[in-house]
Amino acid sequence: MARKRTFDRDEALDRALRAFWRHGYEATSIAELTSVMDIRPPSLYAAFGDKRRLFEEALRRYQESYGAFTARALAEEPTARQAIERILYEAADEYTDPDHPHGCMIISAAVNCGPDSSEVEEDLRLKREAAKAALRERIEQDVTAGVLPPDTDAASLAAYYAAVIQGMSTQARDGATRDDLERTAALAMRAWPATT
Amino acid sequence: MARKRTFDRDEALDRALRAFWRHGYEATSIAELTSVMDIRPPSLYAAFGDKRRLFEEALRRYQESYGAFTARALAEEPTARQAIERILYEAADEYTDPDHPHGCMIISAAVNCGPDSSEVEEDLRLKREAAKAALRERIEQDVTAGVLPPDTDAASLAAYYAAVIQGMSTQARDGATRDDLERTAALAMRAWPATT
DNA sequence: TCCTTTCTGTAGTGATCGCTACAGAACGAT
DNA sequence: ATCGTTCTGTAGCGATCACTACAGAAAGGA
Repeated sequence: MARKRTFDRDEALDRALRAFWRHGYEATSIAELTSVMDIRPPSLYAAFGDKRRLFEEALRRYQESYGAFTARALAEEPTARQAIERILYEAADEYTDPDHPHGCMIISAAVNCGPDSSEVEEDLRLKREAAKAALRERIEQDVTAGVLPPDTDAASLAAYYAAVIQGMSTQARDGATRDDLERTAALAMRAWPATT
Repeated sequence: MARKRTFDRDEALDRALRAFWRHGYEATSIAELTSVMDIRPPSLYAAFGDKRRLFEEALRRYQESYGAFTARALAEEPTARQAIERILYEAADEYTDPDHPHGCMIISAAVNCGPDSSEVEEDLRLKREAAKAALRERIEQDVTAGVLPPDTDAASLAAYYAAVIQGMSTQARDGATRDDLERTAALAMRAWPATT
């Protein structure tokens, strides 16, 4: 019927993802995106809508790939403690992987926003809150099941580990190594409530 | 000799500081700055040089006022443990103070940067590294003095508390309350090495 | 009062922002 | 081969970016 697309849409999306991951939503210009995606602006707009929708799609892709390890650990590990410990150690590995930008995209892609991208800022904030809520719910499961003491403050414990993970992301962007973050993970696990 | 300045330079600097603190270096435009400072661009440039120098001066002011509590705690408290515990609790208070933007300016003002402000990004990164080094040195002091066991890993402990503080800053910007952060601070202190 | 000096507001500079009109190129269908 | 459709590259849209030329206003010294 008509002319076919001459670039790989998945490949282009992954390159846009990494640009947003590295520099954030607002600081990544269309010129930078078209450069790393190796396409011209009309192709970008035809394939992805606009900058905002490209970011949303990149973010969805991020959560389904690089950022999926947290949901996986929460679903697969038998206890909240093992799940969170695994999340911390996988974060140490993932956040410092030399094959892609450091840190977590959801934590760092929309920190410095002008009035035009406050919706993106809010969107990521809600995702961070959802991640924290997932930690809390997993902990509450174990409290209900008797794995953790009934007086366990699940919300505070979840907020604490969320903060540690966010701090690890910042440190990774500042140049911390995997070993550095693993030592932070080990120390963070010392706060886990005793179950004797 | 000549006409006098008609605005309060200190007041204008404080308003610029808060704008940079809230939105970050790059996302805060000259238009936004002149608006909150209630001056016109030529007055801004005459009084502060350019955007970059205004930011640097605002940052210096931040470190000497809102951000001075960490250095104060390290200098005044008798032990590293008491200093860090005080830092965590003062951060919980300071980062959620309704009288100014939430979180820490040094942690969050230059996260999303384009190529033109990579020097600002690096400048803040060095300040974060310096803060972490100050924690490590205070811990090492106590190791040398015998307050902490000789096998204490000062660098790891410092990195861990730096990460917690950075996480608390992110949580504060996401809407966490002072009580929320105090509970995180309490949990974080459970990682402190035993001294029995 | 007049002069000099510095500040102030208006009104722009060129560069870049996100985005798109337009025309030619490349495909499948006929 | 010709047509219709969709993609592609060039080139440029209005808006905003950081920044400034310029002229009038306001101060102190004569």
